[in-house]
Amino acid sequence: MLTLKLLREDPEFVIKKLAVKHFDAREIVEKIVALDKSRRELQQKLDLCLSEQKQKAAQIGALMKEGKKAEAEAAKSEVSSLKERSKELEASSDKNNEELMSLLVLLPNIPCDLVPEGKDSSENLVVKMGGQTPELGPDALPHWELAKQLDIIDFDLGVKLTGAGFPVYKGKGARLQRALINMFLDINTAAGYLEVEPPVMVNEASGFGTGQLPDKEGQMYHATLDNFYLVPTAEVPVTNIYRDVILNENDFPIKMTAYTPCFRREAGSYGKDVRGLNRLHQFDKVEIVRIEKPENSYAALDEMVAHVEGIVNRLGLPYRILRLCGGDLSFTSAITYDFEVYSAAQGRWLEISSVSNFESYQANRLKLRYRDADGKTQLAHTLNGSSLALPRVVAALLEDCQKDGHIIIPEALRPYAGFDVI
RNA sequence: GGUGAGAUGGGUGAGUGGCUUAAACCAGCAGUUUGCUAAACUGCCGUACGGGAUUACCGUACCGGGGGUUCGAAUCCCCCUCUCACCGCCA
Repeated sequence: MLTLKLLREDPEFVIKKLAVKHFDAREIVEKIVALDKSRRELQQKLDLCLSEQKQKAAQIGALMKEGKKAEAEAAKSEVSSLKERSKELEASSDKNNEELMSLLVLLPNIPCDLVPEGKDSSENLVVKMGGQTPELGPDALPHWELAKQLDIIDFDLGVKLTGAGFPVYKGKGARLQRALINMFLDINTAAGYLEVEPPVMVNEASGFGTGQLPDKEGQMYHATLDNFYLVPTAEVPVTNIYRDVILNENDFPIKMTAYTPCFRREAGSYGKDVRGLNRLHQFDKVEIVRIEKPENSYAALDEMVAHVEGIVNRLGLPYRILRLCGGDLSFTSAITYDFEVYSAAQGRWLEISSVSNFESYQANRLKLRYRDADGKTQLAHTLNGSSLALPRVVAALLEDCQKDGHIIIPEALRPYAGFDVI
C-alpha cells in the first residue's frame, strides 16, 4: 500500500511512475487526493463536535454534584443534539475513509528507477548469464521421462492421493529433496540468516499483512472450518513475524531464512508449461527475508542477488539473471530480479528464484516501523527472495546432468545426498 | 470434545459509572550525586490521525474486536474472536 503522504504531496510523480508498470493511475490518484482532503475536513469537524460533548458531559457532572438539576437537564438536551451531529459526521467520515482505502489498495507499488521500460516478460533485461549449457545427445529426455524411468517422482500416484500437481517423491528422489533443502538452509545460515520454522497455515490477519488477501484469495488453499490459509510461500508467515512491530535502529539488519512447503491453487495454463515439475500445487522452497532501514535496502537487495547467484553456481547449472521490466513486475514489488536456469532437454528457461525489494509498500500494510535517530517512527523496507524453489531446480538438474539415462549429482550436493548418481 | 478463568501500555499488574489526564512496580532514555562489578535521587517514557508558530503546543480516537445502555463507559449489557488452566484424546 502506498502512503497517503506521498499521494498528497506528489500525485504526479505517482502517476508518472506507475505508467512504467503500464498502470494508468490518474483517475484513482485524483479521487484519492480528493478523498484525503475531505477526510481531513470531516475529521476536524468531528473532533470539534466530540470535544464539545466531552466538555458538556463534564459540566453536567459538576452541576449534578452542586444539585443544580434544572441546569443539568438543559445541558443534557444540548449534548443530545451534538451527539446526533457527531453520529452523522462519523458515518460520512467512515464512508469517506472506506472509499479511500478501497482505492488505495488498487494502486500497485511504484517501480524504482532501475526498472526497465517494457510491457511483458519478453522485454525483461538480462543482466547476467553464467554456467555452462551442457551438450546433450539426441536421446536426452525431459525430466518427467527421466523421473519415471528412474522411479524417483511419481506424478500418477500423487493424483491418486490428492490430485494433479501433488507429486510423490520416492527413494533417491525424496532424498534429493531433503538434500537440497538442507544445503540451501546451510548456505543461508552461514551467510547470517536466522533459520526459522514457521507454521504453514496462517490466519486472515497474516494474509492481509503480506497482501495475499483480500484480492488474491483464490490463489490460496483455505481451511474454512478454522479460517486458516495454507501458505503460498514462507514469505507470508516469516514477514508477518514483524507485523505491528516498531523496531529500534540497532535491531537491524534482520535476516531470516525458512523452509516450508508452498501451496498454490493457480488455475489456468495448460500443456508443456505445467508438465512435470514445471508448475505444482505443492512444492518445497527455501526463502530468505530481510527487513532493512530504507537507506540500506538496495545494498541488501544486491547482497541477496549475489547470495542466490552463489547457490546457483554451486549447483553448476546454466543460469541467467533478469531484471524484470515494468510490465512484468508484480503488483507489490519495486524491483525484482528473476533467476532462471536453462533446462536443456526442454529447451527453455525455468524460473527458480525471484528476489524483490518491496520498499515500504508491504511495511505500510504490516504496520512494520522503526524508530529513527530522532525518535520518529518510519516505515521499514521489506525484501525477500527464493533461495531456492526446488521443483525447477530438480527439473534442471535431472535434464542438464543426465548421462546415459542416469543423473550425475553435482559435487556440492553429494555430501547432502549421500550418493553421486541416480 | 468437556469444564472453568481471562484479554488493560514494552513487561508485571491496579482499576465495578464522573476524583483516570489509566495507579504502582519493572524495563528503557536523559540528568544529578557518590572513589571500585553498582546504587540512590530527579525528570522523561504508547500509537495513529488531524490542527499548528511543523522537535513546542492543542484536539480526537484507542484498555482483544464489533454493537448497545448513559449527559458521561476500561468499568454495565449483548455478540464475536483469541488466550490460559484442568479433564478427555493424541505424535
